[in-house]
Amino acid sequence: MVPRKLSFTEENYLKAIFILTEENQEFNTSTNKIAEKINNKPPTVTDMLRKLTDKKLITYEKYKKVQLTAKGKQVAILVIRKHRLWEVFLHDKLQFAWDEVHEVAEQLEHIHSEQLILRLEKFLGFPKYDPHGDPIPSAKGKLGQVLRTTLSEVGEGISCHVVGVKESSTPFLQYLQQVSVGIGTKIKVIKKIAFDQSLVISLKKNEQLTVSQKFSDNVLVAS
Amino acid sequence: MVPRKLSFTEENYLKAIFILTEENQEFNTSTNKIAEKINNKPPTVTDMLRKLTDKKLITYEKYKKVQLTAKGKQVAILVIRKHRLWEVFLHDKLQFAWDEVHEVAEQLEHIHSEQLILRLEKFLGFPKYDPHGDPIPSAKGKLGQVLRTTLSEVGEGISCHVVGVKESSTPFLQYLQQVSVGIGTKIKVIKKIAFDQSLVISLKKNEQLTVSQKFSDNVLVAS
DNA sequence: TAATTTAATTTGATTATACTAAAAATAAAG
DNA sequence: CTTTATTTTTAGTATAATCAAATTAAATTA
Repeated sequence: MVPRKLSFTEENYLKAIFILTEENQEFNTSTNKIAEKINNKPPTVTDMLRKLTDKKLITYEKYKKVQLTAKGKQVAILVIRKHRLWEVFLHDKLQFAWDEVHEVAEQLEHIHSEQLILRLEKFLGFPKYDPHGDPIPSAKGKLGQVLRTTLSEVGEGISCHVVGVKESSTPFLQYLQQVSVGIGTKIKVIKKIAFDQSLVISLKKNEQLTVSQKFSDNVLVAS
Repeated sequence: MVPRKLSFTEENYLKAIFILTEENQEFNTSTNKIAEKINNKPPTVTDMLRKLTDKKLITYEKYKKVQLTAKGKQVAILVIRKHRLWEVFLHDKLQFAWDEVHEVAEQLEHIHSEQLILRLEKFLGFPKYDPHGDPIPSAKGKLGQVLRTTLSEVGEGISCHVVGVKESSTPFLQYLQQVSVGIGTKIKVIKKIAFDQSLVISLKKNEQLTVSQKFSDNVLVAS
C-alpha cells in the first residue's frame, strides 16, 4: 500500500508540494516555488522531481507543473498528521509555548512508526486540531475542514475560542501574553465599533478589553 | 561547549564506541568491532574514524585502537540519555511493550533539542532507569550505577523485581510473556536446586514456577 | 511575431555515507 | 624469528543530496 520508507528529504518535498498547492488552492505548483519553500536552489529541486516521478509520488514533465499523485498526497498528509500530533504533544504535555513547537515537530514528523503515531494520538485524546488551530488528518489520511475565522469576522454577542494566530511576530505574541490571550481562551464579542472596526470583547466575567482591527484580524478563532 | 550539531551517523558511531568500551570494561575498541556493532563494513568505519578524530571526538591513529575523548564521551552519553528517556516515554505513556521500545527510540534519540529532553524528563517524573533496567544519565552527563544482577545470583528466600533481560531473542521473550514475567514483575526465590541450578520461584501468591539456569541467567533483577 | 525577460534544466562539482577488492600492517602460530 | 592468519587501510565506485555556472525552454512585452 504505502511505498517503502522514504527519506526525510523526500518527505519534506512531498509536504512542501502539498502545502503549496493547498494554500494557493491549486492542483499544481512549480520548481521555483518549491525551491523557495524548502530553502534549496532550483537545480536541486529538478533532480528530486525526477526521483519522485520515478517513484510515482508526483506527476511531472520537464518545464511543466508538478502535481501530487494519490500516493504522494497520502504520504504528505501522513507527514502533516505526524507533525500536528507532535505539536499537540509538545504543547499540551511538555508545556512548550505555542510558538516553540514548530521547529521540534519538524524533526519528529519524520520518525517512522505507525504504531507510535496511533498510540500518541490515543494518548493525546484524539485531538482534532493542533496548537495553531490547523486540523489533524485522520489515520486514513482524511483531512478535516479548517473551522476557523479571524476574530474580526465574529458577530456581536457571539462567543468563540482562540485556536491560533495569523501573524507570529514577537511584539504581537507578547501583547497576547500580556492580555492573557492564548490557545483555548474563550472570547465573547460584546460590541463592534463601526468607526474603526475596533472590538470590545470579554475574556472572563467582568473583564472587558478593547482591541484594534489589526489585532482582531490576526487572531484566529473557532466557535 | 558541545560542538556543532552532529549527524545521526556520527552520533551512532560515538554511541557504539561508548557501548563497546563500557560493556567490555576497556578504554578502547577496534575498527572491526565497531563495524559489526553498527552493521557496516570496516572500510566505512575507517573513514568515519578519521572524521571523528578531526573533530576531536575520539583519539585514534591508524592500525591502533579507538578511544573516546571527554567531548566524544559526553556526546555519546547524551545520546544514550535521550534514548533511555524516550524508552520510558514509549513504555510508560504509550504502553509499548518492553521489547518494542528499542527500534523507535533508536530514531528518537537523534532529535536535536535540549529543551525537549529536559521537559520530557520532567514530564516522566525524572526516572532513574529505563524499561530495560539501564540507568538514565543526568543532564550533566553523569551515568548512574547499574543496580542489578541476574536472577541466578539471588539467594533463597530473597525477593526482587525484574528490570530487564540479557538475551532478547523472540523465543525467550515469548516464553517470558507466557509465564507472565515482564518489567516490574516481583519474584521471590523459593529454592535453588543444587543439581542443575534450577530455581523454584514464586510470582504471585500461591503461584510457583520452576525455571532453568539458562532462564535465570538471562533475567535481570534489582532488589 | 520578434525580442527580451523569466523559469527551468543541464553540466560539472562537492560532501557524506556506503561498498568491494586489493594491499599493507599487526598479531598469532609454529 | 619466520610464516601464516587476522585486522585494518587504500583505492576505486556508488548513491543521495546539494550547489554554481551555463544553457535552453517558456512566457511576456513591445
